[in-house]
Amino acid sequence: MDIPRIAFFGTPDIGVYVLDELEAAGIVPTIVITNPDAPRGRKLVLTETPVAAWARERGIPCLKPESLDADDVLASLRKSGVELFIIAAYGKRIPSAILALPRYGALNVHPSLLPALRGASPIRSAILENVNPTGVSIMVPVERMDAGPVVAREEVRIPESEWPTRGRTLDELLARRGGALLARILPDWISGTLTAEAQDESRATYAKKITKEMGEIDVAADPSENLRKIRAFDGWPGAYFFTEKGGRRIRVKIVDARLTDGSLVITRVIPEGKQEMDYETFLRS
RNA sequence: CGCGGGGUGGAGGAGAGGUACCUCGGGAGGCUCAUAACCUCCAGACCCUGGUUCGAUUCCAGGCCCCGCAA
Repeated sequence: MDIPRIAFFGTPDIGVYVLDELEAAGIVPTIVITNPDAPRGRKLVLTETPVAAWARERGIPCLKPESLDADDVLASLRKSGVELFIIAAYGKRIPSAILALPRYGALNVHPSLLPALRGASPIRSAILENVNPTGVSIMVPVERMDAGPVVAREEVRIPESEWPTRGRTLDELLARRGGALLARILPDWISGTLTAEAQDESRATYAKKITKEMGEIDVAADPSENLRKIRAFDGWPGAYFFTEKGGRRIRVKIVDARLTDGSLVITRVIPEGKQEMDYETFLRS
């Protein structure tokens, strides 16, 4: 197969994992489109996205448009002569005027078994809602979010002993599987021997948007559900509770926990203003 | 300069301008049928750079690093 000229749309680490898998298969984008640099961290330092860093390290041109509606984006893409779009966790809707550009169309890597868990956070929602097996889908983006026809699908089953998986672990696993799957089916897509199959609308489910407030948990609530929250909110927004310490109300982030004899055993925490420590140690102090 | 907390043995904490303390962990020995229990002993630490001082880990200034919020 001749590798077509590809524009890759992506933003966070998930995008980087997909890029890594594509690169390992010899598929490297001609141009990368990601979100603009944004202030991050305590000092609010202007920081590039993980995908932008990936592109910079390889000297691949990178666009960081605030909006895809701007004429210059369309012009740049046209000028780059791209023949295929690959989209993985870009974070913005791509206007159909742009999607119509490449001759081989656009393929979106979606880390769920569509039509299950459409929406913005399918991986974390799978953990939260106890959806195992989950999987990855390669689909053609359409106007409606994640409703496009599916080109390829692969189930990913997590062993019972590793479920619920930590969020970032599953992010990487599914993103890599998605990238690898895309790399495998790409030749057939290019040659036109692969057909996209419409999703069964009646079986569609939707991933709830995860908010910061959801991170606060009641440690006395259902242990299994709490464990799923702790694992699902890994990294962001983090599962936490408040407690009284030295006359102050402090926030305690739960880094990890496990289930022993049906009850939740918190193992690692980050108390506000402190470093990560054993929960046991935290209780002693 | 977005707001705030904090850097003391391996972990978590206390402390004082002059011998650095406690809990857990580690090592050795003892008690015990036995032990993660108990007793005895041992090793191991003040983030960096300046300043003040007879003397700074402690006070002051700057820096570096970590953490919660916010984004």
